[in-house]
Amino acid sequence: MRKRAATPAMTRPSTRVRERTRALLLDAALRLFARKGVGATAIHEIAAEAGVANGTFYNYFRTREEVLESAIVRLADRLQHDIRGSSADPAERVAVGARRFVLQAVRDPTWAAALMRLWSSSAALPAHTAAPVLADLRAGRRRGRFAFPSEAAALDLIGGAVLAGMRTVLERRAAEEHAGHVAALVLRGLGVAAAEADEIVRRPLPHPSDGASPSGRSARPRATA
Amino acid sequence: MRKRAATPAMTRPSTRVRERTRALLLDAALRLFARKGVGATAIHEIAAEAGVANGTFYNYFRTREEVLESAIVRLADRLQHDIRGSSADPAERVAVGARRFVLQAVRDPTWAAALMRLWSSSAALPAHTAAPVLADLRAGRRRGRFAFPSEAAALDLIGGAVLAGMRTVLERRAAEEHAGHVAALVLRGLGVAAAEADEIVRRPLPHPSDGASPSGRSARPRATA
Amino acid sequence: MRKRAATPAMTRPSTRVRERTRALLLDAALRLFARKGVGATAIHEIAAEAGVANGTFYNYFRTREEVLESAIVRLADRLQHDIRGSSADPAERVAVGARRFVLQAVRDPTWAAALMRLWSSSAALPAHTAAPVLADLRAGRRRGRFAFPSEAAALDLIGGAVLAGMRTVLERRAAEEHAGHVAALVLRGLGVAAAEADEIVRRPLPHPSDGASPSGRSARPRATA
Amino acid sequence: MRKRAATPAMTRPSTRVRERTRALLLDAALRLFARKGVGATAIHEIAAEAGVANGTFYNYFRTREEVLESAIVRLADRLQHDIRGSSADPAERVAVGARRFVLQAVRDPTWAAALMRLWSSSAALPAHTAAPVLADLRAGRRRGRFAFPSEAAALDLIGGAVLAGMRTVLERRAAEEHAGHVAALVLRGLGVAAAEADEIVRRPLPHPSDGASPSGRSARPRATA
DNA sequence: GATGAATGAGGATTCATTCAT
DNA sequence: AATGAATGAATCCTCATTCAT
Repeated sequence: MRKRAATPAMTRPSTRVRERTRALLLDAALRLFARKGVGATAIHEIAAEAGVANGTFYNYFRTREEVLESAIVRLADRLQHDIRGSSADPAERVAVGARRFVLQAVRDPTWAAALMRLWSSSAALPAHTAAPVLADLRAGRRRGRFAFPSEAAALDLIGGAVLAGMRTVLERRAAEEHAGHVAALVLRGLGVAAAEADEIVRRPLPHPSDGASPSGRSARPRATA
Repeated sequence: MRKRAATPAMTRPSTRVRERTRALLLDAALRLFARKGVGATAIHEIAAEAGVANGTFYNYFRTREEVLESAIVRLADRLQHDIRGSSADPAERVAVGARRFVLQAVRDPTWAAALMRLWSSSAALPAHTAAPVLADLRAGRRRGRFAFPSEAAALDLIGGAVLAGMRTVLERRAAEEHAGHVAALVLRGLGVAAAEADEIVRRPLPHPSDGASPSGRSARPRATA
Repeated sequence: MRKRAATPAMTRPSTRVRERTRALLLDAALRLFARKGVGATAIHEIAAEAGVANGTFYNYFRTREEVLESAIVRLADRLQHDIRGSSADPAERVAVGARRFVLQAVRDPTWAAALMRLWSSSAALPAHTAAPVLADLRAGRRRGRFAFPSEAAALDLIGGAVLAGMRTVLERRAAEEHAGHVAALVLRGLGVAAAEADEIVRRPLPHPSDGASPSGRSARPRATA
Repeated sequence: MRKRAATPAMTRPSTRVRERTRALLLDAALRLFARKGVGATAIHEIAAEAGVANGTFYNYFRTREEVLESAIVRLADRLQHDIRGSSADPAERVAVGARRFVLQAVRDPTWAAALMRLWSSSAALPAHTAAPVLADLRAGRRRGRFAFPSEAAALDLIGGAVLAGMRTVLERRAAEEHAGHVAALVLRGLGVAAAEADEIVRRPLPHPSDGASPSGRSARPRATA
């Protein structure tokens, strides 16, 4: 019964299959949530979109809320990986993050739509996303870059404006340059001088990392044996 | 059947009854949308909440989308009546509006929850709400009070921050003072100097108009014949 | 793979394993039938309760009716082993049997519940159980101990009263002494004089044999490789 | 809105319709429970058997257990109406009751099968049925007709033997005369002398009342306007 | 108009069974 | 033999909608 020498990458075949099916289902769910909203997505649609049978869904999730939960985690993980800036200046970090979110809505509308749908569906996603921003806010305030009456208000300014900016872009009411515009206004709201804010949001974005997305385009590379 | 003497407000009695039942249904719908979301609200629940029979619903609305539409209109009308500021200074008008929205989330959580649920359900409500703000933005820019790279970005800043502020208050993560904090940050984002922004948001709010609300509190006085 | 020296009980190891797994499954089935009824027991539950995988079930039984059938046989076998009396007097044999059945419901409620569930599920179990009783009835009538208008009626009297007595005890509406009470009434119904019946049911029960039971208590020592 | 003069028989049309549909469903359920058992009866089968649409079932019952409960009540009501004897002598009352139950299994197998299925499904039916018998037992003991060690044992004797007798008759292992045979044995078990017991069970049964039954035969007389 | 019983399409969920590993 | 992932038929259940009263 014992397996061959165990290595970190050694998993039982069934385990690998399980993870793959689970991923198929989660990506399918994200695509559908993005396309039609959480409430309007039927479970059999998720199964069909994932290319598995109806009942297979229930081998992985009990309810739609459960997929939702896991989908949020998956999306949030992707956020951390795709979006985070890298500068040492809190103001620049906030600006880079804001611009990337809005730009991502141009580049991967599915991802953005899913994010917006899930954003209001649970407190988990906003909380998860707010954490690193909060760190930047505190650092910025300590260094005198930012001034704001309360952290909650500052977070609402950033989160609210960015989300609204994503929606504007998603609905084609603005194009790529919207990202910088919103970021500049946010920086000014946080206490950065107008001229400096304009300059910060014109800096080129560092390494445009591109992770996997739930869009049909890049997804589901058939298992490479 | 007999009509009373004609007056400007004259309506046939049955018409008045109709309007009343319609209002009952719309308020019931708003309460339920607020409580459980649009997608999770069944039509028979709306009828039950309104205290009428199942089939009566269809004398007033054909589909759920139709109630949704009317509910949005009803909510937006209430916005105009309850929220809009009156000052001549665009900056103050924006600040008053922002503060009132956030404060209203404290005073009438049902209204606020309904607003937030419907906000993402249709483009009509944001568009409707944006119109007067846009007028303020233009006036403010003309007079040199505001400076922003694009109207769309400024609208996203205001709308996004206010909506996020409402949510924060709804979820009890902040109290009344949050309204002023958010408004101040928004003003600064629009180009108002920090000190002046702080001063503007400390001015007392004009006439605290209080309209009807869809909350259970004021609703449904049982018709006594 | 090597066989040990041949003995009368010799079996190939795999055969022994097979028997063991089969027994695990049958006992699991009996426990579940007892707990939730035959119809409400899913096959995957039986497998889980037995501690084997879903598919393993089908290496032993084709359908649920097949387990049911085998479970009945297993239960009936246990009856013969556990319950049957040994006296030479038919009246005492019947009384001992009746008392043992009812007492067994106190001592092994799982067994009793399973018996009662399966009793109505098939004619096989009643028929199987009736056979030895019928022999006692005939012997008793021949010797003038019993008098009854028909064998069928006598069997119904005995079987019905005993089963009802078991249920009463299972539902905690009576305690151990119920066994003797029911047995006495049954003997009187079969024509035994009241005083003698009372005496017979007060005799001590012979050798309280205790076989294996499907209850959790004795079952499932986890195989340690 | 006021109805015509209210009389006890005055009910709103909808109420009458409701009761009728409810009765249709209950009788359909009883027929199917009798035919295939409670667990094997699908809800859509009940609806079909009742001649109504699938969803109509849920306008009357939430779960299968709920129909079961109501079906038991309906069956028990019919018991009281159909079966109860009328003699003043407790022994005769018990004998008449026992014979009627068993005979009813000959005359209305559906009723009997339903009774037997539901008997083990809930404690409500046995308890309900036991009540009047218990009264007879106490009266009989007071008058010196009966002698038994415990009421519980006496009830088990009667109930068990009668139920077993019904099953025997249902399975065609005995005919009408079985009723008297079982009743005689039961009386003897309760302390009635053999000769007297035989005499009592040979007396003719009083008024063979015949109530409605859930069998297809007598059911569903189309509403008489 | 109001009522509420009836409808049935559609989505949720379970579970016996198969089969590749 | 054992495993357990996958399957899809069958059932459960909800709910928008119709319609006779």
